[in-house]
Amino acid sequence: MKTVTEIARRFNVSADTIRHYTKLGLLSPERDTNNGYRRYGVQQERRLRFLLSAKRLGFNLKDVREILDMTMSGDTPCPLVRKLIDNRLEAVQEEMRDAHKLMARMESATSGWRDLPDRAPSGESICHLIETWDSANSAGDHAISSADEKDAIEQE
Amino acid sequence: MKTVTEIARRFNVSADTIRHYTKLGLLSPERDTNNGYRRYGVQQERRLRFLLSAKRLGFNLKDVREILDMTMSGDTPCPLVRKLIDNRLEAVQEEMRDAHKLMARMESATSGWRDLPDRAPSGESICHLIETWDSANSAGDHAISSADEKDAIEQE
DNA sequence: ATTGACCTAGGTCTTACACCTAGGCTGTAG
DNA sequence: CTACAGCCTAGGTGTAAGACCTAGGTCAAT
Repeated sequence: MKTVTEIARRFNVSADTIRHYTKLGLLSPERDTNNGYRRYGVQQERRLRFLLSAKRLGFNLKDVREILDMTMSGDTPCPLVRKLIDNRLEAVQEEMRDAHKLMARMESATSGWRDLPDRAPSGESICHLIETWDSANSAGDHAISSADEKDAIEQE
Repeated sequence: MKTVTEIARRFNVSADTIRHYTKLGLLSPERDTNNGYRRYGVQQERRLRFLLSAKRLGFNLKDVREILDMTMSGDTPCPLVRKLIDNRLEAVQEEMRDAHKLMARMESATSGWRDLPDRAPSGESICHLIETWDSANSAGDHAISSADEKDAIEQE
């Protein structure tokens, strides 16, 4: 039966993390009747080990809770697990695609900036590097149609 | 002079986003003296355009605020911008590496699971898929040394 | 006068914890 | 016996970038 800090150290996470999981109901330690300390036994260690493995596989705490709930009600969580990981995988793939596009934008910007001087701001310009990249690169973005743009100019 | 919804539509963001940026001080609209409505002029449109471009380059709102602050005090923000984007680029690259590793784990898990049956939980096991992957794949992880493990077994 | 579309300020919710406060417990060394 | 280190508790705040909701005021057209 371990205290918070003991189980935390064993699994190489912070005591706050353990308290957090406990507060969420993902761990249910017993309590020391003398002083109210949380006491984690083998069952709880198993749960924690499971939880951390699931996290390493991309499940979030809500997923873990669902899985744990199914298990507690005696059903097999495996179909759920297969479904969840497929969803997570797609999400991660999309994140990767987005991150990849972002990197491409960042790299094209910085390489284009290498030859540009630093310039002081003016009433017209906040940072010419970014604004130059903007008009060069995402021209017509911001969902501004040319018709809208004309309206805007007329307005002022 | 546009209202919140008008400028939001033009830039294809939500009115809440505009209010959010305004609350953070990244936009400073005038106010309609009759009803207190926010009124965004050309300067503010420029700021917003800049802000959205910066976001597309991976800057976060705190970065944007720093850049804007420098510009407002008349200094050139360009060196800051170059530094910030380098930092962001490194961060994004690390995220990509992490996401890549995660994907590899997920794919190895799912492919290994294809031939495994679903199994009902037991007192020993929560989800055998995840636990099988765990002991196969991250054996000795959780920072558990075998000595610790022995202690743990002795304890109960 | 009503209706629909807009506006305001302020609050809560999301993720997965980290950090802090104020106070109580425990074991050991002097 | 006491001081001290190191542990524990509950509860609160902060993080990023908004989304969503509430309760109530405004505006234009019908």
